[in-house]
Order: sequence, then structure tokens, then C-alpha cells
Amino acid sequence: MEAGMSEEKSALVAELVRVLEMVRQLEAHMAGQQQQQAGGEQRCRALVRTMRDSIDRAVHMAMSSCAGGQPESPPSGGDGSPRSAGSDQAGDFRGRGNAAGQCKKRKTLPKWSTQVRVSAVQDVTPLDDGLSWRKYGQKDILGAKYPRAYFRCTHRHSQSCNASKQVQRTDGNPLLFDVVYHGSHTCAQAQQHGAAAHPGGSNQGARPAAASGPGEHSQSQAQTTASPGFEAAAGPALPFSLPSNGPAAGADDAGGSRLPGGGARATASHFVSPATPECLARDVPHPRDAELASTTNSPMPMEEMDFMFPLDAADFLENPASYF
DNA sequence: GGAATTTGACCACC
DNA sequence: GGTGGTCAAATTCC
Repeated sequence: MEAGMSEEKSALVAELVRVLEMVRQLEAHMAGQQQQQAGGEQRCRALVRTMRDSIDRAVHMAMSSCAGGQPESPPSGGDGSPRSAGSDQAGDFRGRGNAAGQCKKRKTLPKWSTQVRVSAVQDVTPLDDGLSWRKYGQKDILGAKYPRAYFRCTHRHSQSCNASKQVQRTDGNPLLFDVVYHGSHTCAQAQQHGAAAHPGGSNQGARPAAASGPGEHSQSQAQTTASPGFEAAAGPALPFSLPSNGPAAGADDAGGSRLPGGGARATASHFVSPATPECLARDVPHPRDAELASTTNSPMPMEEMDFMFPLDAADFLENPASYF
């Protein structure tokens, strides 16, 4: 058994080294020419894609090791959803009325977290994983500066997809979002996007946002596997309503800021990530966004935002365990 | 009319 | 008892 472990570790290290190398190349690219050469963008995309694949493999291996070789935990699943942790459905179902046995807190579901970075404070929606998420709640967390938003798969009822996730802005860095996934997607859409959710941005198949409302999907990413496609950047719906909590939140909501009800609908950032399937079409910035933009961060070029890496590669290499 | 978000309340766990 | 997670009604937008 040890042998197997060592072998796996070696492979893991090799994979991580590759990723690191690619990250460096990517950085060099971005630092240099990205703005002028169209080819640079393609190059970056290719690198990102490769990186994702490597990370996927690495994560899988790492998780296998951590889990004692259990095949189920690895977030990488076939569905590409944020990492479908293979096991998932453990019968979750909580619910108000579930008196009997299921507790509301899904402790039995596999869970993994990720950190997603956006380019500007107004980009309240981290990545979009190409899946449909529906927000079902938001809550202020004790000690946290920002509220936590709760999402679950839009197809939860129709397809019994139990995936859910929690998105919360980190206190220290408004540009960073902690995304915690619970369970994996079992819905049909997940299967499709899973395969297609390349960060490389090929799945922009994006639908016109027909049914997807303002915020179903939201962010994504998978830390551990980074594969689903982290395209960070644009987001349709805000995970939270950037209330007055926001540090920079301008307080004035003039207009109709967000009223109860579909209020948040029109807030998205104007970035269109190539990979954000559904979220794209979301339109424009809420007046407040613009305001925030000017006060907070400077907008970053699309190319840069597109591939925000969910995690710090260097840090990941140094402390891989901390990411699992 | 359908779909989605917001928000308050309820329930379970620590 | 406090906090976190989820439900469901109300409201709004497409």
C-alpha cells in the first residue's frame, strides 16, 4: 500500500509542477502582450484548459489519497459540475417538514469549498459554473461582514438534483468569495455542462437567458478541481444584495435598488465570460455597480478576468492539503 | 403567466 | 440559547 501511495504522490507532484509551470507561463503572457495580440488570448485559454485538466487529475489523486483511496470523494466527476463529488446524494433532504430523520444540515453530503476571486467589488458574482443555481436564501453570518447566500440546483425538484452551494464574500478581501458546495449535480444539465464547462470558454453556448433568471447560476468553481470551469467573472446574479454591508456599497440605492422580489435581477456585471453559459446575457450594470466600480477597483480587462484562478497556485502547491 | 429573488420565520445542531 | 440552514409567502421582472 505504501507503494501505491508513493506512486500516487509522485504523480500528484508531477501534475502540480506542471500546473505551476503553466501558471507562470500564463502570468508571463498576461503581463506581456495579452492586450495586443489576439493570439495571446488563445494561448492563455489553451494554457488554462490544460491547467484545469492537470488540476483535475491532481485533485482527484490528492483526494483519493486523503480519503484513503475512496473513489467517491473526488470532486471531479463526470458531470463537471463544480465537482461533483461523487457521492452526494446521500439522502439529503432536509426540509422543514422532515421531521423524522433528516436534519436540515446536510452533513452527510460531500462538501468542498473554493475561493473565487472577482476583479472588482461590484462583481458580486464569482464564477459561473455553467449550471443553474437558484438562490433560496441569504443570511447574515455572525462575525462576518458580508451575508452568505444559499443556492441550490434549479432542477432540484424536477430532477432531484441535490446540489447546493453557499457563497460568501471574505471579510478580508471583498474580491474573494468563499464558495462551498454540497453534493453534486445529478441533473441532466449538469451532465451536459459538465463535459462542456470548459473554462476555455467553449461553452458559451449560452442561452439567451431565457429561463434562467437573474441569478440562478452564480458562481462556481471548484477549488479542488478547478474544473468545472471556472470562469470567473461575470455573473448574472449577485449572490447577495450588496446591501449596506458592503464596504463600498454606496448606500444610495436610488431607484429601485432591490426590492423584495425580483429585485436583484438586473444587476450583473457587464462582463461576459466566454464560459458563462447562461449567465451571459445578463445585462447591465446596476447603477450602483457603476458607482462601485469607480470607487473600488478598476475594471480588469476581460482576458484577465476570465480566468481568475480560484486558488493561488503557488499556495496550493505549498499546502495542497489545506485545499481539501 | 412563469420564473426568480428577497426576506422573515421556523427548525435543528452545537 | 445562539447560530446556521432551509422553507415559503410576497413581490417583481421578462
